[in-house]
Amino acid sequence: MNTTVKQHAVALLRQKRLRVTAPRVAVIAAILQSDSPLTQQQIAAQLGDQSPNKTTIYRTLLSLINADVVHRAFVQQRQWHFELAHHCSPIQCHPHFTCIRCHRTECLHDVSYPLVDLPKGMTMYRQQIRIEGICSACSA
Amino acid sequence: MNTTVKQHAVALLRQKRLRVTAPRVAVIAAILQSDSPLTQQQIAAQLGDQSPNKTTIYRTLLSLINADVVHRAFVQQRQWHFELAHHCSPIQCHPHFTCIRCHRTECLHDVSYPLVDLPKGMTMYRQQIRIEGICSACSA
DNA sequence: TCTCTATTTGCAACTGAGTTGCAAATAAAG
DNA sequence: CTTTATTTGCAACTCAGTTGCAAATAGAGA
Ligand SMILES: [Zn+2]
Ligand SMILES: [Zn+2]
Ligand SMILES: [Zn+2]
Ligand SMILES: [Zn+2]
Repeated sequence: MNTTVKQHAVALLRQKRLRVTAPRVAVIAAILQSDSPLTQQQIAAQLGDQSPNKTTIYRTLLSLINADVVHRAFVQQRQWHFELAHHCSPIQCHPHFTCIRCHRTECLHDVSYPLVDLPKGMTMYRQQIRIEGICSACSA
Repeated sequence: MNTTVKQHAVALLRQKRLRVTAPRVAVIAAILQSDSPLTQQQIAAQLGDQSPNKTTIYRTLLSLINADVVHRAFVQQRQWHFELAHHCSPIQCHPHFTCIRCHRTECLHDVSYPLVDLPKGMTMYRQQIRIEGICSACSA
């Protein structure tokens, strides 16, 4: 495990006044090192033998969501996907693209995506976009 | 149960060369009568005593999805929501708005929303949008 | 209308992501 | 070093959706 990433994780926890524990540092490090949203299973797999219990992973992710460090991405029906919240505005998260062949998900940080113009009376808290298709690697 | 709706359901099944059975007619009728996407539970609740077994409901919905009569709307993480597919283009489904207070979901058939401009090389099959917020009834 | 068969149904058991309760471990304040 | 509130791990649970299989049946053909 990369030392700098660990330090970054510890700093994040301190900043948010959360207790610095080994499981939390590991979970944050896994998320920091990924460029796409991860499920609990993927986090555990990445951490290997040293992975915390799945309950602990879920509870850690919940603390991080409450602290606005992490959020849940809108990717798949069955499993939650977690990623850093810092790229997104409070109401709009970047779109996610999932390839139906290789099943990989990519964050579309750089595409433009206007907010839907809601009917009168509704207030938007959050807008999420997901796209299914074939990625460039699988098109070849 | 409304006779006209039943006739409509039977006609749909005939048109798609699917066997006309009581469970299928009932499930389609429930969806035809709803203006928002329904879960298996909501379909069963609407049909009451005469509701088919939940396995049958899921299998019926699957047949209808394969026949392009119904599709799954991505509304909530936990449960599938099913609705008529006829309002949507093959690649873009209308957005869904879910109120975080009353937990009701509305279809936004009439708002406009452009397709995300995908990076070169990716091919779009389907784009879905979900919005969380406060509905007009709950804003009052 | 009757017969036959491929399709559909209902049930019970299963799967798998996520949650809960609780006792043991521990971060960090003093 | 002590103390205590917080966090962890485990096992048991929940609940949406799926699977296998025997019984029921739609509808084609006689
Ligand atoms: Zn791919
Ligand atoms: Zn993302
Ligand atoms: Zn509401
Ligand atoms: Zn809809």
